Amino acid sequence: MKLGTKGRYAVMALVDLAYYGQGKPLALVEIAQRQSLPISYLEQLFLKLRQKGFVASTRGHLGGYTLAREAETIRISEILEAIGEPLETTRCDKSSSTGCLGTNAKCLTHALWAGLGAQMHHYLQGISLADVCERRVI
Amino acid sequence: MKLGTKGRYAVMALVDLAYYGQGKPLALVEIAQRQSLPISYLEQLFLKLRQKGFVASTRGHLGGYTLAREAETIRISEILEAIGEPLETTRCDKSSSTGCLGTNAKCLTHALWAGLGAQMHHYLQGISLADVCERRVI
DNA sequence: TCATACTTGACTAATTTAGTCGGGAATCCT
DNA sequence: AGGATTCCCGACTAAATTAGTCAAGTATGA
Ligand code: FES
Ligand code: FES
Repeated sequence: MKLGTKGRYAVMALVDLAYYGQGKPLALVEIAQRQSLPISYLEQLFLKLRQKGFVASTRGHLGGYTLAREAETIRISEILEAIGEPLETTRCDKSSSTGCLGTNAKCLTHALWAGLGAQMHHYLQGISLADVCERRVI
Repeated sequence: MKLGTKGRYAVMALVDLAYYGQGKPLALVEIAQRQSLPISYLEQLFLKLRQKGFVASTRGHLGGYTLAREAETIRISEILEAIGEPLETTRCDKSSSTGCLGTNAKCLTHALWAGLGAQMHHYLQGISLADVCERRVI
């Protein structure tokens, strides 16, 4: 049960963008250097973030990314979902609604893991990008 | 961020043991069949669970495993830790106390992930094996 | 003594993660 | 116009992790 770099990098980069990018676009290289993240990996992440409407891009010289939404309205849970870092605590096949094995009955521990997932989601939904920037975290 | 089979299997097996094993030892094969888990994998897990004092074993004919502690006192978080399914939400090097990169300062998102980890741990520590058996979960 | 069941370490296939690489397209500055 | 800069995008890959299997051994009870 560990958090992957994908999710961590995405949040770090967006926090950096919210913190240092005051209106003007920030180049990815700048963010990557400041947070010491691999640039070409970040490109992948920002592609998705743009497609989902979290950031806007301007190309060419002096281009870069800007936040497309207010930092106060962006929930951490949204970022993780957008980037493809799902909070999978159960192993049910959600599409076919079959439990973690064969039958469509839920296993003995299903409620436990579902509860854990709900807990995590609730926590991450209660925290906005702005909260992280201003260090208003627990 | 997903829960591995190791942790899920371990808890499922222990719940089964607490639920069906009334004092008498249960053979691993029986548990494995009932929960449809791979036997040889479970063996590995129960090795650790025995070494950490969660279960006791009796060998030979009619042997098997019994709970070595009361189900009310066994916290889910303990099981996960014993089995080697750590709740790693941060990526700090805990031994050298360096942050997720180079410096020994914490990154901007450290408090966020640490908070998430604390939240999860708190939830899983508040639930005992007996709670899961009797479906007293949220 | 034989079947049953735990004990243990070594080994492996498949999956996922964490990236890299290369070429392209838009934009601005001079 | 031309070049520098920056985003855009897909394909590819090395390393790590997961999720097991397998085989050989040991203790116990009927
Ligand atoms: S985790 Fe959902 S049925 Fe087992
Ligand atoms: S996660 Fe601890 S310093 Fe970045």
